[in-house]
Amino acid sequence: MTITEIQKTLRDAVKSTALAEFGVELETIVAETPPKTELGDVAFPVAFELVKLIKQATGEKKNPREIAETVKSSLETVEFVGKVEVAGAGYLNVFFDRARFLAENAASEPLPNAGKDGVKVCVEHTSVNPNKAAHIGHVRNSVLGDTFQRILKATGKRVEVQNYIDNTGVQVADVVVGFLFMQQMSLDDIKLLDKELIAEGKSFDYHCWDLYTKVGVEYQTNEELKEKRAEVLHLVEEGGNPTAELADYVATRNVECILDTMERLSILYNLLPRESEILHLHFWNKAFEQMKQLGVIHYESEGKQAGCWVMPFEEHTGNEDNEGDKILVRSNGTVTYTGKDIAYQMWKLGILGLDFNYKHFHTYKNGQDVWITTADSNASEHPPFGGGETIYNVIDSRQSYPQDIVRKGVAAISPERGEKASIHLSYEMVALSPAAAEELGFKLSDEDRKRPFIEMSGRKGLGVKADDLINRLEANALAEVESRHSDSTDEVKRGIAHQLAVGALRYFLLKFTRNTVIVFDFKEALSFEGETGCFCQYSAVRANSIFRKLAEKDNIDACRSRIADLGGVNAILSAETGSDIWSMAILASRLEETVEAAANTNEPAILAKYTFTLAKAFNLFYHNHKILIEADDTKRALLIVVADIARRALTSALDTLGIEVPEKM
RNA sequence: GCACCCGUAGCUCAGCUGGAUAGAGUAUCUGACUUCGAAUCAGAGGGUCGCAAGUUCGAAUCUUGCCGGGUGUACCA
Repeated sequence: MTITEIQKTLRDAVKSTALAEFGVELETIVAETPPKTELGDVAFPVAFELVKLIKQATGEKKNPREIAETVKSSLETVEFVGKVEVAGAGYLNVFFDRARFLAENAASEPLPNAGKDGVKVCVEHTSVNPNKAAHIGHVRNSVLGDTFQRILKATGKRVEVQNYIDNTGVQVADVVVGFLFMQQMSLDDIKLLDKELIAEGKSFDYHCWDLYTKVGVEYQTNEELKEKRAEVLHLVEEGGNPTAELADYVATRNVECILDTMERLSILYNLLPRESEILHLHFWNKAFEQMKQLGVIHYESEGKQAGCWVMPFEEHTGNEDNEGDKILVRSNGTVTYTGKDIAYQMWKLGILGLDFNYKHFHTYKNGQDVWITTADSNASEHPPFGGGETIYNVIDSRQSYPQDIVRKGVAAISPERGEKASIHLSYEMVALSPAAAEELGFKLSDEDRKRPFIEMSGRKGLGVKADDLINRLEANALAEVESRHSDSTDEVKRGIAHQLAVGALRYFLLKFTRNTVIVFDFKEALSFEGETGCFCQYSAVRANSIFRKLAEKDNIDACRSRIADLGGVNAILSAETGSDIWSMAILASRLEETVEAAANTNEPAILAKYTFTLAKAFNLFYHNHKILIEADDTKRALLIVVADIARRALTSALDTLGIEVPEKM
């Protein structure tokens, strides 16, 4: 029995006792982890709740300690329970039969549901406009999304990861305007430039980053150029013309660059759905028909929104300038972004009644394939895409309003699936401290300097580019590795430095909860000490090094059978240092419930914090117990088994965060 | 105006559906490498949980009001 199973049994026992003894029906039973192991392994503050309910039902005011005593006896008979104590004002503290629990769980998988072929869900993340390089804000999105899909897989879900490509939007059009009208380049010129950049070791997305900024500056004074933008956008949306072909090349090259950046961080995708196909395969028309038939939207014949198709949005009241209702089709007949997004969301849910065509886009180093949508109907064999039970959209919180409309829109079309099928996994932005912005060479006004943070802006070219930061992290890590393992080959050292850089960056972005604005600080982001990914990796590396040095007689199977001596193990656990051995084991056994909690609350930070706590606990355990030289055979076996439980939990936890454990560091 | 988010140690942040003495990291100071790896560990100081009411056995957590900061509220995406 795992902890989760024991807890469930205990909850059931509490519930039935409450009903049998006091005639009270408890809806939810709070089980908590006591602050110290001396106070037990699971605690139920249920007696206070019962006092209240009994008073409501009978008017009789009972003593909480008395009630706790009654419930206590029913919990003592549950399997794996050693003893139950009533503490404080009426807490029920349950102590496991610790030796038996360890013997039973010595070889248990930390994440027993991982890899199961459960229900299918979709996670959309990254979705960077393909007109420039990704910056640290985009990376927060990608790391959150990628970690969350790993968490879902760890709970047994089947997950499809999508990265939406807005290849026909204004941002791509802006860069195309730059190439065509500022740099006077044809598609062939751009292809040539691309080759030159590669030869110089520069990347296309960096070139576009700078060009996009220049276009933005030029727009401020050059009205003529601004007019070109609408022209280009129209051609790009329409397709089948030289401008669209050029835009497609630019967008695709940026997608390739961004995918390379993300692969450096162990972030992979299954599918790249593109806006161009949503347009050309007429997804909107299909969604539009359904929405009209169901009366979800209506045509506005008068007022400010005359000539538009709108969706009512009651929660939003509007203001003097705008109506509360959301326009989906403009008076000129074109569809807004939100309209297209509703059609896309319907496809994700499998309720649109249309599908994309697909072609193979790229095979990753690990052999995984990523597909891209196409309008070309000469479809090849492809895996099924879309049709998830739950759809998670990782999008920053500034887009909460349009996401609300999408969720309510699809729920109105499909009430049986409802709003709960669409989850906006929102998160706050990554901003720059005024100091960090100036460090990047941006001139700030006095007013800006007083602000708590400066928002990054792709348009202004203000941001920390992802590849730059990864490069700096790798260089710093390499210097550290050099100083410790100068005898290793360059390839090995670079490999370790890479793993450490990924660990540092991913952990840095995950330790904040989603609704905390990250004010980017170079010193903190580049740190390898304290609460960092590197700290967790180091702990796992040390654990592994113990197992490399195990004597043959102490192999893990031998140790596991040796701790079947429950009396001997109980004696050790009851001795002075016994409770921290147990603390280590019980903490490491809580990975599964932590992953469940992270999945249920859509909050990867819970797992990040747990991983750090686990690593810290292992460092302490490592420091306090000399495992290999312990003289007592049973105690040595116990220490080895507990260290093994801890290192496997730590490795699984890190893996779920997308962080690898190096061989050495 | 309206909606949402934030305010907890000098700084950066955790604190789960209300529960035991409010915790980490960092910075500062002090100790620990002849040891299974010191990218580590131990100890010290540091708190009117923005303010004020309310709900109750119990509030950092829930409710209301206020103060301060942020983000939305497009026929942009």
